[in-house]
Amino acid sequence: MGTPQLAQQPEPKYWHLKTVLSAALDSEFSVGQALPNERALAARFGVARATLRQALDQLELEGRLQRRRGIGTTVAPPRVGVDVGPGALDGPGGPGDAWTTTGWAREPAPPAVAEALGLPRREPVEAVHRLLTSHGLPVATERLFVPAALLPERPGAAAPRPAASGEQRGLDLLGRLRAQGPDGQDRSVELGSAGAAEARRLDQLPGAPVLLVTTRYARAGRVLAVSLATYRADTCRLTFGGGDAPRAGEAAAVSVE
Amino acid sequence: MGTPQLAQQPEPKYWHLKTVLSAALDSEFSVGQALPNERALAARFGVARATLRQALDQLELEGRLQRRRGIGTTVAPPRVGVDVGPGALDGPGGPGDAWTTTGWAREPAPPAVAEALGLPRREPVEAVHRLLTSHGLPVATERLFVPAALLPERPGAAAPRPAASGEQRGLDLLGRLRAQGPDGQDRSVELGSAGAAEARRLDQLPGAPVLLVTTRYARAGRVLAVSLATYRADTCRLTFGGGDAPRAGEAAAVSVE
DNA sequence: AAGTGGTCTAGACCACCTC
DNA sequence: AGGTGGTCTAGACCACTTA
Repeated sequence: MGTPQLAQQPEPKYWHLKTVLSAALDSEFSVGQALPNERALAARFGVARATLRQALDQLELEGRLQRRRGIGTTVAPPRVGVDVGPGALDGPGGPGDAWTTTGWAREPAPPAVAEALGLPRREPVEAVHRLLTSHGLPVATERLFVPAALLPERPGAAAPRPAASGEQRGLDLLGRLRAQGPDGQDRSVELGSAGAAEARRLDQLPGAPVLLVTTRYARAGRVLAVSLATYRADTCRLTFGGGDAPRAGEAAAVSVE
Repeated sequence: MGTPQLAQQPEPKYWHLKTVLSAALDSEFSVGQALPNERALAARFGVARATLRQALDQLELEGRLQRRRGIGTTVAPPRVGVDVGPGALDGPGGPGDAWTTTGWAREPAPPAVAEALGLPRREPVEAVHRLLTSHGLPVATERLFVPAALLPERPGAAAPRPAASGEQRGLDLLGRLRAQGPDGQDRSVELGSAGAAEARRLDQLPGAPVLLVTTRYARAGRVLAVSLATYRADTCRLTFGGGDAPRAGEAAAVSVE
């Protein structure tokens, strides 16, 4: 008799569950539709609730589901493409777009930022806070670290009065940075998790997965500002170079196989 | 008497644990050092193992820890910066770099790829498989969908014989694509989870978080090829535009606060 | 054989939302 | 009040590695 099939190690239950649910989402559910609650689903599949949740966690990570406490689980819409091309300094007063300046603060620079700017670590520095919304929902927050000392005041513009709001101060700094006309940008993207403050601003739970985009604005080899942007990983797809980048299609591409 | 402090809802245990562990990693551990095992840690902090694991899961997601079954948990080195700039077609025979062509196959195009290439969905198409390693470890896999029909054979080069290996066929297709000199690229990045095949090639477990990079190569408005690349999210930081993009520093930037 | 992390269970309670 | 997802427990067994 031939060599018997190598005893295939059993697929984890949650993995199989995920596959089954994924197929069901494609064929039997439409965007926005609610799934049965977790206890019902677990019972239907004959597994513990924790095991079912492991499968749902994966599907949520892939952007296929949306879960809200007290509400339920629904089928998520396709991820929204967000351009992080060369125009990232856009905003009210700038060309383009939907970034909103929400405030201003002097706060200690994170180590990487301090290093890039050539400052002592944890040196207090001006930070402009911005929020990006898409279709009315928040998708990203940004802290733009921009040392005022590096930016001359704009001759034509009135400096904000001491009593000016954070928004006004932020807009002033942003304008001064734009006036410098940065000529170089470095960007990097990595996976992170939302802190308490970011989670609140992005309307999600602390610890939720986010895409961390670090951008360095330079002019003539001198780093003028560093931006730390936090994009919701569940709802966002970052696009570079052109607004019509391809969509990584339904299940097939998001869960790579 | 004044309004009493609003009863602060208790921080989840796993969240507090994560904070404590994170601080300990910074101050008392060095890269590569092993942590106590999960049962010991759970006992030390007086929580159930599942709760401890929730904290470790987060730290692993942020690239601070590395866990290997049967081995233990160690402090992860800083993420490696991987350039995904305009030179992504590099590889043996091309300028630059470390992509290795591992094979070739005719496989059905994922929906998004078929659409971008203007083909019927699930149409079989040539796919070149490549692997990117850094310091000897695999960090990314790629499937480059490149319909042979769109690419003329190179006059000077010998076409691979029918019996040629997958590698040879892949290299031939890659050469023909390079010879076309694509002049446009669209890229997008999103979060995904590794399928069984990718996980095997990347030496991680199925379901591990990955960064999905979709690139469209075009010439004169015509899409010639589409690449689906899968980067390990735990060990990689994607960099764009210049090889010396800033590092999102230690804890502070990866776990945004 | 012994030790590690990965999976799974059957409960419990909590925070949040709607009715 | 009743429903939802989020947290937590105290176990058990499994897969993998090393010795």
